[in-house]
Amino acid sequence: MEYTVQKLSQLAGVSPRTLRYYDEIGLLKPARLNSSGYRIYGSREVDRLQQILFYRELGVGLDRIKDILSDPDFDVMAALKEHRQNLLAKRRQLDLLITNVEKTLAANEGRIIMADKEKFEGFKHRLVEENEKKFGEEARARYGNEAVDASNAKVLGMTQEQYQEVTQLEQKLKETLAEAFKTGDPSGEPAQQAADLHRQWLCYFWNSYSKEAHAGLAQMYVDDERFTAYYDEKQPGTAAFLRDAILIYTGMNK
Amino acid sequence: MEYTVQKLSQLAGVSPRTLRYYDEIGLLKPARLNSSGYRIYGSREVDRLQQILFYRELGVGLDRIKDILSDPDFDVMAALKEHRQNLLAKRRQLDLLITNVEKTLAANEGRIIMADKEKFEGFKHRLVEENEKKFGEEARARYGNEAVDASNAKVLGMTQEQYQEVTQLEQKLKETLAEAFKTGDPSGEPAQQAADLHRQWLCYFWNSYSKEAHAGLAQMYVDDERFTAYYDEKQPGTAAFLRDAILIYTGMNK
DNA sequence: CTTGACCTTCCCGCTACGTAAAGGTGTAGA
DNA sequence: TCTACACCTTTACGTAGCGGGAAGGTCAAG
Repeated sequence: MEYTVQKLSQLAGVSPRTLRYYDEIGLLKPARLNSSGYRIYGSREVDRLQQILFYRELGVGLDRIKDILSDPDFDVMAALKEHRQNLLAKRRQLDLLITNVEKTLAANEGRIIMADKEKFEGFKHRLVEENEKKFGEEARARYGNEAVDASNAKVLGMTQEQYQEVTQLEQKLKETLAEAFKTGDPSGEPAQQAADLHRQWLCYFWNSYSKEAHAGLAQMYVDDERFTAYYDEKQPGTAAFLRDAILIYTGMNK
Repeated sequence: MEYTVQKLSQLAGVSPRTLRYYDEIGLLKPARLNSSGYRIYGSREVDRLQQILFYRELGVGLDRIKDILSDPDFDVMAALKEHRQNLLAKRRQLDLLITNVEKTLAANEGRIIMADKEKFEGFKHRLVEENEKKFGEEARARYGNEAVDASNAKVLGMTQEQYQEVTQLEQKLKETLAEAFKTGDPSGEPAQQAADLHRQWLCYFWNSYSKEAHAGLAQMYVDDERFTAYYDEKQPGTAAFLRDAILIYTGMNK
């Protein structure tokens, strides 16, 4: 396979100017020049360009890239693995920035008042950190980073009032659930009320509610011992009971 | 509460040169100059600098920042939302790169052979953008960005073999499903086999499989007329039948 | 009164290209 | 065969967001 500048540039998604520049600085020389002086690239150059773009994407300077690629001891596999780690790290960094923007959006929508915001900062920080510690890793694995970050952003964006509301709701849910558990009937009135409270509580953390996700979370309350421990604290079996109630509530039990 | 360039630069963690530059371009003027022409900054300037650094951290250009902070009619919310979109786009790009790196790792281990074209798939904004135009908006609204992006990435990362496999699987699913539909029993052997084929098919597009998500998708096949139309093409009611089969298959029917 | 740490403006340099300008080349259709 | 047009070439200047240095003025301490 032989490529001219334009062809290769289209293949790789860079500009012809970039390829000429890389030639100029000696980063990527064409395989040969044809009789008219056109740059002709071969498959070896394609591979090299790919490597270059990998590192460029990471923000490595072109000079450094040249060094890295010219090193005879260069371990491609190790470099790729390291590269992957860097990409993942960058992704996490990006997620942080996104959370930051979400938070600012919340502040600008007036959901937070600046004065309150400062007083409240410690609380929220702690809340998010706790959240991370408790559920972060697994929740990220389960729902993906987006959902977790969106949730964190929502918590950070809460006003003091909202924070009180959500803690009150949590309290009320616990009480209602304990009462419902005594009846032993997940389809009964108290249990369904608890499920509805749980939905309300959830809407403080999730940007979009769906029956499927609600039911999925309920299942996780039983599968994940940390959640189970939380709900079963006073009365073992409560987590499973809540799950059953939610499955009925969401209609996901048919 | 008055600062010289050095003091303020230390406070904010930027260089004095940066502050002079910001003065030069009219982004951050000192409160006043003292008798010797030294720049003196006050608390208002400190606040403004913090704002500036915040936007800069997000990668906003200094010109844009100037607009944001000085123009009273500037739509801060719109700018932030746009910025958020950019960040999300950037993350999507990253996801593609990660997929590409993983694939390259596989290629180097000899598990697959990559064509020249494939080597650049992580960098190919345009291809993905085309996809976006066709299906993006609605699917994003329905499943969320992450799912769509991951799916795009996976499709882009497919080898020709894999692509053939997935189309064969799709064909087989259709056949099995048609046969199962005749039995009328979603819990029967053929229907459950169809549900399993559907799961296999799904795994070509999703990075993680969960029963909940599978069940959720099945429900959507009935709720969304475009999907319903696809499955009901030859035999109306097939989409609903598939949903029932999947609900049983995933155990989400209890 | 000196020393040294500040401050000032002016200006050139850097990265990784974008964007003409001025001119040569390759090929498809009239 | 001529012409249009898309490609190629080199040269060269412009860009953002400063870094760094030169040349010179200022301020507080010893």
